[in-house]
Amino acid sequence: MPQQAKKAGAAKIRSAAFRRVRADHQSELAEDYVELIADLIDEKGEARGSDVALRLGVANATVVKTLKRLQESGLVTQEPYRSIFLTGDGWKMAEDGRRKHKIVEAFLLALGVSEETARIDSEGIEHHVSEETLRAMARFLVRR
Amino acid sequence: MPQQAKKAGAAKIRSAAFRRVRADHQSELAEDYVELIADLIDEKGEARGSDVALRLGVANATVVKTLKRLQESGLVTQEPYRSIFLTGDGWKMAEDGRRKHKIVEAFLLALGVSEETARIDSEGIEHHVSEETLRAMARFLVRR
DNA sequence: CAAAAAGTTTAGCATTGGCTAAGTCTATTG
DNA sequence: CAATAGACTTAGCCAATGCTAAACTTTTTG
Repeated sequence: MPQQAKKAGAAKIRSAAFRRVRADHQSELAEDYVELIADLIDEKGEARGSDVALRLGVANATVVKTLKRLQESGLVTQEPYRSIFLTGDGWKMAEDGRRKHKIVEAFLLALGVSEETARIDSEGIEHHVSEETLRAMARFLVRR
Repeated sequence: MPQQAKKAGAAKIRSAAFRRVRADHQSELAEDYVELIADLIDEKGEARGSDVALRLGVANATVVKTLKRLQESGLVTQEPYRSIFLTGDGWKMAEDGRRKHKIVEAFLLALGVSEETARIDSEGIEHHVSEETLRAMARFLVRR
């Protein structure tokens, strides 16, 4: 194997991790939105655009634009000036996000960090943990 | 306290986590770049744009554009057609990234995940762990 | 039930981060 | 030392995600 090819091969393997992180970022926003919408529906019976904007800390117009994309991706349905609904796929994604979120947050608490830090860090981490790591965290929760 | 204000206050607290995640994303790319550049300098004596592109898995042109921004932010210095250098701030950021990366990766390994998963997940997680969580991870590594 | 308030959408702009294609510079090598 | 190969840059495109200001609906209320 020529030196050149070996070098390229090793770099390709490394770049996979970065590619994965970039891909995660794309789904991250969608997951945050559907998870939040699911929470709002469960808490208050409906999800309004302005509640989403308030909780995410972005402008209303940003929510409108993003929801349009999520609608095209088949995650939510919405009619002008009405509240937001999740599709089957949307619920599936929301449930999955909640599941991950719960495990990560409980794990961080078990590790001994404060409630506030667990809440904040789990929000960032949940989109970057593989199923394998989630299993390891769940195992730790049971056995500790 | 009126109901309205209480609601807004609670939402504001929650939105802080999302704001933080968005802010992290901004610095994330910069951290990845400087960390990689530092690694290249240490490994091969210099960091070339094409090596950065290869390892990150992006096009050369993307690297050029990003480096221009990093130069404006005072993290790297570069002259056309020459290799890339880190400023003092750049080195500081790189060292900090490496430190976090090492802790997170070692922690995941200690938790029992595979080497490959530890490598991939730590790449995504390192930008979202607070100092408090890092301390908890370091404690776990010592005491386990 | 008309006017005002609150909520939602549209329009238009900026930045980031990705790409390809084409051009330019540097280094190697015949 | 000229030609070529490789590295780098420029130009120009696109999509995503944010914003403000203005317009439009819906809801509330006097």
